[in-house]
Amino acid sequence: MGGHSCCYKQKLRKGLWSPEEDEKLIKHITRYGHGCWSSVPKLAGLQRCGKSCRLRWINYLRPDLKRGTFSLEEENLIIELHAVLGNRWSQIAAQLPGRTDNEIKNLWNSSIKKKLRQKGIDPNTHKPLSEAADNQEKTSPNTKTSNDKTSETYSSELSFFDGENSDNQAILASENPKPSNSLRQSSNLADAPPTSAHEFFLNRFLASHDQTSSTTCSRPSDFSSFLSFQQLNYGPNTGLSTNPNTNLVFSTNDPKCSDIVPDHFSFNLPARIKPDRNLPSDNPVSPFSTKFQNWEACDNGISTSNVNTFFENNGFQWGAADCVKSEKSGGELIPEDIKITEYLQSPFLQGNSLHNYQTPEDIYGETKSSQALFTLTDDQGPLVTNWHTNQQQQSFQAAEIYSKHLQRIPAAFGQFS
DNA sequence: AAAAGGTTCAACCGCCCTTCT
DNA sequence: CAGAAGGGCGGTTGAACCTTT
Repeated sequence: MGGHSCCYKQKLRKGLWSPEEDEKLIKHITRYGHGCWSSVPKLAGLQRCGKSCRLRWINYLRPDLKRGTFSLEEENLIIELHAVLGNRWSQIAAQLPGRTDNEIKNLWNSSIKKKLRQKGIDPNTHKPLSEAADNQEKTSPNTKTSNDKTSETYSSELSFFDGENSDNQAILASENPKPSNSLRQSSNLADAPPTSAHEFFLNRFLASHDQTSSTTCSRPSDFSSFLSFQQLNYGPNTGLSTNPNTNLVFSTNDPKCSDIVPDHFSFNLPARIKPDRNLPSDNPVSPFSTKFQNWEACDNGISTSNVNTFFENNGFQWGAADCVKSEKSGGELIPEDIKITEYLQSPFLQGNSLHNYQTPEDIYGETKSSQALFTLTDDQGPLVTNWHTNQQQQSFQAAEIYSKHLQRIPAAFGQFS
Protein backbone atom coordinates (compact mmCIF):
# COMPACT_ATOMS: atom_id res chain seq x y z
CA MET A 1 0.00 0.00 0.00
CA GLY A 2 1.30 3.37 -0.85
CA GLY A 3 4.91 2.51 -1.19
CA HIS A 4 6.24 2.32 -4.66
CA SER A 5 8.44 -0.40 -5.85
CA CYS A 6 11.20 2.12 -6.24
CA CYS A 7 11.09 2.88 -2.53
CA TYR A 8 11.26 -0.59 -1.10
CA LYS A 9 13.88 -2.17 1.02
CA GLN A 10 17.12 -0.31 1.24
CA LYS A 11 16.98 2.61 3.56
CA LEU A 12 16.36 5.61 1.42
CA ARG A 13 16.86 9.12 2.50
CA LYS A 14 13.86 11.25 3.23
CA GLY A 15 13.31 14.84 4.03
CA LEU A 16 15.03 17.88 2.73
CA TRP A 17 17.45 17.58 -0.10
CA SER A 18 21.05 18.53 0.42
CA PRO A 19 22.87 20.68 -2.12
CA GLU A 20 25.00 17.66 -2.98
CA GLU A 21 21.96 15.62 -3.78
CA ASP A 22 20.57 18.41 -5.87
CA GLU A 23 23.78 18.63 -7.77
CA LYS A 24 23.82 14.93 -8.48
CA LEU A 25 20.27 15.01 -9.72
CA ILE A 26 20.80 18.05 -11.88
CA LYS A 27 23.94 16.60 -13.39
CA HIS A 28 22.28 13.35 -14.17
CA ILE A 29 19.13 14.74 -15.70
CA THR A 30 20.97 17.41 -17.59
CA ARG A 31 23.13 14.80 -19.20
CA TYR A 32 20.76 11.94 -19.71
CA GLY A 33 17.26 13.11 -19.04
CA HIS A 34 15.18 11.43 -16.43
CA GLY A 35 13.97 8.52 -18.50
CA CYS A 36 12.40 6.08 -16.10
CA TRP A 37 12.24 7.87 -12.80
CA SER A 38 12.64 4.74 -10.79
CA SER A 39 16.07 4.23 -12.28
CA VAL A 40 17.21 7.80 -11.74
CA PRO A 41 18.37 7.47 -8.14
CA LYS A 42 20.51 4.49 -8.95
CA LEU A 43 22.04 6.05 -12.01
CA ALA A 44 22.53 9.36 -10.30
CA GLY A 45 23.96 7.81 -7.17
CA LEU A 46 21.22 8.99 -4.88
CA GLN A 47 19.73 7.29 -1.85
CA ARG A 48 16.28 8.47 -2.80
CA CYS A 49 13.28 6.90 -4.37
CA GLY A 50 12.46 7.78 -7.94
CA LYS A 51 9.35 9.52 -6.92
CA SER A 52 11.25 11.79 -4.63
CA CYS A 53 13.68 12.59 -7.43
CA ARG A 54 10.85 13.37 -9.78
CA LEU A 55 9.24 15.67 -7.28
CA ARG A 56 12.46 17.44 -6.50
CA TRP A 57 13.13 17.98 -10.15
CA ILE A 58 9.67 19.11 -11.09
CA ASN A 59 9.06 21.35 -8.13
CA TYR A 60 12.45 22.75 -7.48
CA LEU A 61 15.31 21.98 -9.82
CA ARG A 62 13.81 22.35 -13.24
CA PRO A 63 15.62 25.15 -14.98
CA ASP A 64 12.52 26.75 -16.38
CA LEU A 65 10.97 27.43 -13.02
CA LYS A 66 10.10 30.93 -12.15
CA ARG A 67 10.98 31.52 -8.55
CA GLY A 68 9.83 34.32 -6.37
CA THR A 69 6.55 35.76 -5.33
CA PHE A 70 3.49 35.59 -7.47
CA SER A 71 2.46 38.70 -9.29
CA LEU A 72 -1.03 40.09 -8.96
CA GLU A 73 -1.74 38.98 -12.48
CA GLU A 74 -0.74 35.46 -11.61
CA GLU A 75 -2.86 35.47 -8.46
CA ASN A 76 -5.86 36.72 -10.34
CA LEU A 77 -5.38 34.17 -13.03
CA ILE A 78 -5.18 31.45 -10.42
CA ILE A 79 -8.45 32.61 -8.95
CA GLU A 80 -10.10 32.65 -12.34
CA LEU A 81 -8.80 29.24 -13.19
CA HIS A 82 -9.73 27.85 -9.83
CA ALA A 83 -13.27 29.04 -10.35
CA VAL A 84 -13.41 26.91 -13.45
CA LEU A 85 -11.14 24.01 -12.69
CA GLY A 86 -11.39 23.68 -8.95
CA ASN A 87 -8.45 22.07 -7.23
CA ARG A 88 -6.92 20.81 -10.41
CA TRP A 89 -3.63 22.32 -9.56
CA SER A 90 -1.69 20.77 -12.34
CA GLN A 91 -4.07 22.18 -14.92
CA ILE A 92 -3.95 25.55 -13.29
CA ALA A 93 -0.19 25.38 -13.22
CA ALA A 94 -0.19 24.60 -16.91
CA GLN A 95 -1.50 28.07 -17.55
CA LEU A 96 1.17 29.71 -15.47
CA PRO A 97 4.51 29.16 -17.11
CA GLY A 98 7.27 28.52 -14.66
CA ARG A 99 4.99 27.75 -11.77
CA THR A 100 4.38 24.34 -10.29
CA ASP A 101 1.18 22.82 -9.09
CA ASN A 102 2.66 22.49 -5.64
CA GLU A 103 3.56 26.11 -5.53
CA ILE A 104 0.12 27.18 -6.64
CA LYS A 105 -1.54 24.85 -4.23
CA ASN A 106 0.52 26.27 -1.40
CA LEU A 107 -0.27 29.79 -2.45
CA TRP A 108 -3.93 29.01 -2.61
CA ASN A 109 -4.04 27.38 0.78
CA SER A 110 -1.85 29.86 2.54
CA SER A 111 -2.75 33.13 0.97
CA ILE A 112 -5.43 33.37 -1.65
CA LYS A 113 -8.06 31.55 0.35
CA LYS A 114 -7.63 34.00 3.11
CA LYS A 115 -7.75 37.00 0.85
CA LEU A 116 -10.93 35.77 -0.75
CA ARG A 117 -12.58 35.28 2.58
CA GLN A 118 -11.58 38.75 3.57
CA LYS A 119 -13.31 39.96 0.45
CA GLY A 120 -16.39 38.04 1.44
CA ILE A 121 -15.93 35.40 -1.19
CA ASP A 122 -16.17 31.74 -0.47
CA PRO A 123 -12.97 30.29 -1.93
CA ASN A 124 -14.65 27.00 -2.62
CA THR A 125 -17.69 28.22 -4.45
CA HIS A 126 -16.35 31.58 -5.58
CA LYS A 127 -19.61 33.05 -4.48
CA PRO A 128 -20.26 35.65 -1.86
CA LEU A 129 -20.00 34.02 1.52
CA SER A 130 -23.56 34.88 2.47
CA GLU A 131 -24.90 33.28 -0.65
CA ALA A 132 -22.76 30.24 -0.20
CA ALA A 133 -24.06 29.86 3.31
CA ASP A 134 -27.63 30.15 2.08
CA ASN A 135 -27.11 27.53 -0.53
CA GLN A 136 -25.53 25.21 1.91
CA GLU A 137 -28.63 25.38 4.01
CA LYS A 138 -30.89 24.76 1.07
CA THR A 139 -28.97 22.09 -0.70
CA SER A 140 -27.76 18.77 0.41
CA PRO A 141 -24.36 18.69 1.98
CA ASN A 142 -23.11 16.57 -0.87
CA THR A 143 -23.85 19.15 -3.47
CA LYS A 144 -20.67 20.05 -5.21
CA THR A 145 -19.71 23.63 -5.54
CA SER A 146 -21.76 25.31 -8.13
CA ASN A 147 -20.01 27.84 -10.22
CA ASP A 148 -23.12 28.95 -11.93
CA LYS A 149 -22.71 32.41 -10.68
CA THR A 150 -19.04 32.61 -10.97
CA SER A 151 -19.05 35.26 -13.61
CA GLU A 152 -21.63 37.34 -11.84
CA THR A 153 -19.71 37.10 -8.66
CA TYR A 154 -16.56 38.32 -10.22
CA SER A 155 -18.10 40.89 -12.44
CA SER A 156 -20.23 42.59 -9.88
CA GLU A 157 -18.75 41.99 -6.53
CA LEU A 158 -15.10 41.45 -6.83
CA SER A 159 -12.19 43.62 -7.25
CA PHE A 160 -9.41 41.43 -6.15
CA PHE A 161 -6.53 42.68 -4.20
CA ASP A 162 -7.43 46.18 -5.04
CA GLY A 163 -5.24 48.99 -4.07
CA GLU A 164 -2.54 50.11 -6.36
CA ASN A 165 -3.11 48.15 -9.48
CA SER A 166 -6.40 48.97 -11.01
CA ASP A 167 -5.53 47.08 -14.14
CA ASN A 168 -5.69 43.89 -12.26
CA GLN A 169 -9.13 44.64 -11.10
CA ALA A 170 -10.16 44.99 -14.65
CA ILE A 171 -9.58 41.35 -15.32
CA LEU A 172 -12.18 40.22 -12.93
CA ALA A 173 -14.25 43.28 -12.46
CA SER A 174 -14.78 43.68 -16.15
CA GLU A 175 -18.22 43.25 -17.50
CA ASN A 176 -19.22 39.75 -18.19
CA PRO A 177 -18.95 39.73 -21.92
CA LYS A 178 -21.25 37.78 -24.12
CA PRO A 179 -19.58 35.20 -26.23
CA SER A 180 -19.84 35.85 -29.88
CA ASN A 181 -22.84 34.26 -31.50
CA SER A 182 -20.84 33.21 -34.42
CA LEU A 183 -18.44 31.48 -32.17
CA ARG A 184 -21.30 29.69 -30.59
CA GLN A 185 -22.40 28.53 -33.98
CA SER A 186 -19.06 27.45 -35.12
CA SER A 187 -17.66 26.00 -31.98
CA ASN A 188 -18.65 22.59 -31.02
CA LEU A 189 -17.63 23.39 -27.52
CA ALA A 190 -20.21 26.07 -27.43
CA ASP A 191 -22.85 23.60 -28.52
CA ALA A 192 -22.30 21.55 -25.45
CA PRO A 193 -24.92 21.85 -22.79
CA PRO A 194 -24.31 25.26 -21.39
CA THR A 195 -22.52 25.40 -18.17
CA SER A 196 -21.91 28.71 -16.67
CA ALA A 197 -18.40 27.95 -15.72
CA HIS A 198 -17.64 26.84 -19.19
CA GLU A 199 -19.19 29.92 -20.66
CA PHE A 200 -17.54 32.03 -18.11
CA PHE A 201 -14.20 30.82 -19.18
CA LEU A 202 -14.96 31.21 -22.82
CA ASN A 203 -16.19 34.65 -22.12
CA ARG A 204 -13.11 35.53 -20.26
CA PHE A 205 -11.01 34.27 -23.07
CA LEU A 206 -12.88 36.14 -25.70
CA ALA A 207 -13.20 39.28 -23.69
CA SER A 208 -9.54 39.48 -23.16
CA HIS A 209 -8.92 39.44 -26.87
CA ASP A 210 -11.93 41.17 -28.20
CA GLN A 211 -10.71 44.28 -29.85
CA THR A 212 -14.13 45.82 -29.81
CA SER A 213 -14.73 45.21 -26.19
CA SER A 214 -15.09 48.27 -24.11
CA THR A 215 -13.42 46.43 -21.33
CA THR A 216 -9.91 47.34 -20.59
CA CYS A 217 -8.17 44.16 -19.86
CA SER A 218 -4.74 43.86 -18.48
CA ARG A 219 -4.28 40.46 -19.91
CA PRO A 220 -1.40 40.44 -22.32
CA SER A 221 -2.62 41.17 -25.78
CA ASP A 222 -1.23 37.98 -27.18
CA PHE A 223 -2.23 34.45 -26.55
CA SER A 224 0.84 33.38 -24.81
CA SER A 225 -0.73 33.08 -21.44
CA PHE A 226 -3.17 30.62 -22.83
CA LEU A 227 -0.76 28.62 -24.86
CA SER A 228 1.09 26.89 -22.20
CA PHE A 229 4.26 25.06 -22.73
CA GLN A 230 4.27 23.77 -19.27
CA GLN A 231 2.68 20.60 -20.38
CA LEU A 232 5.33 19.82 -22.86
CA ASN A 233 7.19 17.08 -21.23
CA TYR A 234 10.36 17.89 -22.93
CA GLY A 235 13.57 16.91 -21.45
CA PRO A 236 16.09 18.74 -19.46
CA ASN A 237 17.81 21.84 -20.41
CA THR A 238 20.71 20.58 -22.32
CA GLY A 239 22.70 23.67 -22.11
CA LEU A 240 20.45 25.86 -24.13
CA SER A 241 19.73 29.22 -22.80
CA THR A 242 16.50 30.93 -23.43
CA ASN A 243 17.02 33.21 -26.30
CA PRO A 244 14.67 36.11 -25.84
CA ASN A 245 14.66 36.58 -29.55
CA THR A 246 13.41 33.11 -30.16
CA ASN A 247 9.75 33.30 -30.58
CA LEU A 248 6.97 31.83 -32.56
CA VAL A 249 4.68 34.12 -34.38
CA PHE A 250 1.24 33.05 -35.39
CA SER A 251 -0.36 35.21 -37.94
CA THR A 252 -3.24 35.30 -40.25
CA ASN A 253 -3.88 37.47 -43.19
CA ASP A 254 -7.49 36.50 -43.33
CA PRO A 255 -9.58 39.55 -42.48
CA LYS A 256 -12.38 37.28 -41.36
CA CYS A 257 -10.38 36.41 -38.33
CA SER A 258 -9.54 39.85 -37.30
CA ASP A 259 -12.56 40.38 -35.15
CA ILE A 260 -11.46 37.76 -32.74
CA VAL A 261 -7.80 37.28 -33.06
CA PRO A 262 -5.13 39.85 -33.49
CA ASP A 263 -3.20 39.88 -36.73
CA HIS A 264 -0.57 37.87 -35.11
CA PHE A 265 0.59 36.85 -31.76
CA SER A 266 3.80 35.52 -30.53
CA PHE A 267 5.39 33.90 -27.59
CA ASN A 268 8.74 32.72 -26.60
CA LEU A 269 9.79 29.25 -27.40
CA PRO A 270 10.52 27.10 -24.43
CA ALA A 271 14.14 27.08 -23.68
CA ARG A 272 14.67 23.51 -24.62
CA ILE A 273 13.26 23.73 -28.04
CA LYS A 274 16.19 24.12 -30.21
CA PRO A 275 16.80 24.79 -33.82
CA ASP A 276 16.98 21.64 -35.84
CA ARG A 277 20.48 20.65 -36.65
CA ASN A 278 19.18 19.24 -39.89
CA LEU A 279 18.28 22.62 -41.14
CA PRO A 280 20.72 24.06 -43.61
CA SER A 281 23.76 25.12 -41.73
CA ASP A 282 24.08 28.27 -43.72
CA ASN A 283 20.74 29.34 -42.38
CA PRO A 284 21.00 29.92 -38.71
CA VAL A 285 17.58 29.72 -37.24
CA SER A 286 17.98 31.65 -34.14
CA PRO A 287 16.45 34.06 -33.84
CA PHE A 288 13.67 32.95 -36.03
CA SER A 289 9.99 33.13 -36.25
CA THR A 290 7.42 30.76 -37.51
CA LYS A 291 4.42 32.10 -39.23
CA PHE A 292 1.17 30.44 -39.91
CA GLN A 293 -0.34 32.06 -42.88
CA ASN A 294 -3.78 31.88 -44.36
CA TRP A 295 -5.32 30.22 -41.42
CA GLU A 296 -8.10 27.91 -42.31
CA ALA A 297 -9.07 28.11 -38.76
CA CYS A 298 -11.61 30.67 -39.78
CA ASP A 299 -15.06 29.48 -40.41
CA ASN A 300 -18.40 31.16 -40.30
CA GLY A 301 -16.50 34.32 -40.29
CA ILE A 302 -14.81 33.61 -37.07
CA SER A 303 -11.87 31.82 -35.75
CA THR A 304 -12.15 29.29 -33.05
CA SER A 305 -8.80 27.80 -33.45
CA ASN A 306 -7.30 29.63 -30.58
CA VAL A 307 -10.15 28.86 -28.30
CA ASN A 308 -9.83 25.27 -29.29
CA THR A 309 -6.14 25.40 -28.85
CA PHE A 310 -6.64 26.72 -25.43
CA PHE A 311 -8.93 23.93 -24.46
CA GLU A 312 -6.63 21.52 -26.11
CA ASN A 313 -3.86 22.70 -23.92
CA ASN A 314 -6.01 22.65 -20.92
CA GLY A 315 -6.19 18.95 -20.96
CA PHE A 316 -3.58 18.07 -23.37
CA GLN A 317 -0.17 16.77 -22.82
CA TRP A 318 2.28 16.14 -25.46
CA GLY A 319 5.75 15.10 -24.80
CA ALA A 320 8.74 14.24 -26.81
CA ALA A 321 9.88 10.79 -26.03
CA ASP A 322 11.55 10.76 -22.75
CA CYS A 323 15.15 10.03 -22.62
CA VAL A 324 15.34 6.69 -24.28
CA LYS A 325 17.98 4.19 -24.90
CA SER A 326 18.90 4.70 -28.44
CA GLU A 327 19.32 1.57 -30.42
CA LYS A 328 21.62 3.41 -32.73
CA SER A 329 23.76 4.45 -29.87
CA GLY A 330 23.96 0.97 -28.54
CA GLY A 331 21.72 1.52 -25.58
CA GLU A 332 23.49 4.61 -24.47
CA LEU A 333 21.28 7.15 -22.85
CA ILE A 334 20.77 10.08 -25.06
CA PRO A 335 19.72 13.49 -23.96
CA GLU A 336 16.18 14.60 -24.51
CA ASP A 337 16.16 17.39 -26.99
CA ILE A 338 13.33 18.62 -28.99
CA LYS A 339 14.27 19.94 -32.31
CA ILE A 340 12.28 22.75 -33.73
CA THR A 341 11.13 20.47 -36.50
CA GLU A 342 9.79 18.00 -33.98
CA TYR A 343 8.23 20.75 -32.05
CA LEU A 344 6.43 22.05 -35.05
CA GLN A 345 5.22 18.57 -35.76
CA SER A 346 3.70 18.32 -32.37
CA PRO A 347 -0.06 18.12 -32.14
CA PHE A 348 0.10 21.47 -30.54
CA LEU A 349 1.15 23.03 -33.76
CA GLN A 350 -0.33 20.47 -36.02
CA GLY A 351 -2.80 21.15 -38.69
CA ASN A 352 -5.35 19.53 -36.50
CA SER A 353 -4.92 21.95 -33.74
CA LEU A 354 -5.08 24.78 -36.17
CA HIS A 355 -8.01 23.46 -38.00
CA ASN A 356 -11.42 24.58 -37.11
CA TYR A 357 -13.23 21.41 -36.33
CA GLN A 358 -16.94 21.16 -36.15
CA THR A 359 -17.39 17.93 -34.35
CA PRO A 360 -15.15 15.72 -32.36
CA GLU A 361 -15.44 13.18 -35.12
CA ASP A 362 -13.81 15.62 -37.40
CA ILE A 363 -10.77 15.58 -35.28
CA TYR A 364 -10.72 12.03 -34.20
CA GLY A 365 -11.97 10.29 -37.26
CA GLU A 366 -9.94 11.61 -40.08
CA THR A 367 -6.96 13.57 -40.95
CA LYS A 368 -7.99 16.73 -42.55
CA SER A 369 -5.62 18.50 -44.70
CA SER A 370 -5.06 21.78 -43.18
CA GLN A 371 -4.25 24.70 -45.29
CA ALA A 372 -2.15 26.13 -42.55
CA LEU A 373 1.10 27.04 -44.07
CA PHE A 374 4.19 27.11 -42.00
CA THR A 375 6.94 29.41 -42.81
CA LEU A 376 10.06 29.25 -40.80
CA THR A 377 11.92 32.44 -41.15
CA ASP A 378 14.86 34.15 -39.72
CA ASP A 379 16.17 37.60 -40.16
CA GLN A 380 17.20 36.82 -43.67
CA GLY A 381 13.83 35.56 -44.75
CA PRO A 382 11.97 32.31 -45.18
CA LEU A 383 13.82 29.12 -44.46
CA VAL A 384 11.20 26.49 -44.78
CA THR A 385 7.68 26.74 -46.01
CA ASN A 386 4.68 24.51 -46.23
CA TRP A 387 5.83 22.18 -43.57
CA HIS A 388 2.46 20.79 -43.14
CA THR A 389 2.60 18.86 -46.34
CA ASN A 390 5.24 16.68 -44.76
CA GLN A 391 3.18 16.11 -41.73
CA GLN A 392 0.01 14.65 -43.01
CA GLN A 393 0.79 11.17 -41.82
CA GLN A 394 1.75 12.27 -38.41
CA SER A 395 -1.41 14.26 -38.18
CA PHE A 396 -3.41 11.15 -37.71
CA GLN A 397 -1.31 9.94 -34.89
CA ALA A 398 -1.45 13.33 -33.40
CA ALA A 399 -5.21 13.30 -33.64
CA GLU A 400 -5.37 10.03 -31.81
CA ILE A 401 -3.33 11.30 -28.97
CA TYR A 402 -5.21 14.50 -29.14
CA SER A 403 -8.55 12.80 -28.89
CA LYS A 404 -7.61 11.05 -25.71
CA HIS A 405 -6.77 14.22 -24.03
CA LEU A 406 -9.66 16.10 -25.44
CA GLN A 407 -11.93 13.63 -23.79
CA ARG A 408 -10.78 15.06 -20.55
CA ILE A 409 -12.27 18.42 -21.31
CA PRO A 410 -15.85 17.52 -20.56
CA ALA A 411 -14.63 15.94 -17.38
CA ALA A 412 -12.84 19.08 -16.49
CA PHE A 413 -16.05 21.02 -16.75
CA GLY A 414 -18.39 18.28 -15.82
CA GLN A 415 -18.24 18.91 -12.16
CA PHE A 416 -20.06 22.14 -12.57
CA SER A 417 -22.90 20.93 -14.65
C1' DA B 1 15.30 38.06 24.81
C1' DA B 2 12.40 34.34 24.68
C1' DA B 3 8.23 31.86 24.23
C1' DA B 4 4.04 31.20 21.71
C1' DG B 5 1.48 31.31 17.80
C1' DG B 6 1.11 31.77 12.86
C1' DT B 7 2.72 31.12 8.14
C1' DT B 8 5.16 29.16 4.40
C1' DC B 9 6.59 25.66 1.54
C1' DA B 10 9.24 21.44 0.47
C1' DA B 11 8.37 16.90 0.76
C1' DC B 12 5.74 12.83 1.66
C1' DC B 13 1.60 9.84 1.38
C1' DG B 14 -1.92 7.47 -0.71
C1' DC B 15 -4.73 6.93 -4.39
C1' DC B 16 -5.83 6.66 -9.25
C1' DC B 17 -4.80 6.02 -14.01
C1' DT B 18 -2.13 4.28 -17.79
C1' DT B 19 1.05 1.25 -19.71
C1' DC B 20 3.45 -2.89 -19.84
C1' DT B 21 3.97 -7.85 -19.46
C1' DC C 1 -7.68 -10.10 -19.16
C1' DA C 2 -5.26 -9.51 -14.85
C1' DG C 3 -1.69 -8.01 -12.19
C1' DA C 4 2.49 -5.29 -11.71
C1' DA C 5 4.98 -1.18 -12.40
C1' DG C 6 5.43 3.51 -13.07
C1' DG C 7 3.84 8.17 -13.32
C1' DG C 8 0.95 11.84 -11.88
C1' DC C 9 -2.04 14.27 -8.84
C1' DG C 10 -4.24 16.29 -4.73
C1' DG C 11 -4.18 16.27 0.21
C1' DT C 12 -1.49 16.52 4.21
C1' DT C 13 2.45 17.04 7.19
C1' DG C 14 6.07 19.10 9.63
C1' DA C 15 10.32 21.77 9.82
C1' DA C 16 11.88 26.26 9.20
C1' DC C 17 10.98 30.79 9.41
C1' DC C 18 8.42 34.94 10.80
C1' DT C 19 5.56 37.77 13.81
C1' DT C 20 3.53 38.92 17.96
C1' DT C 21 3.29 39.18 22.82
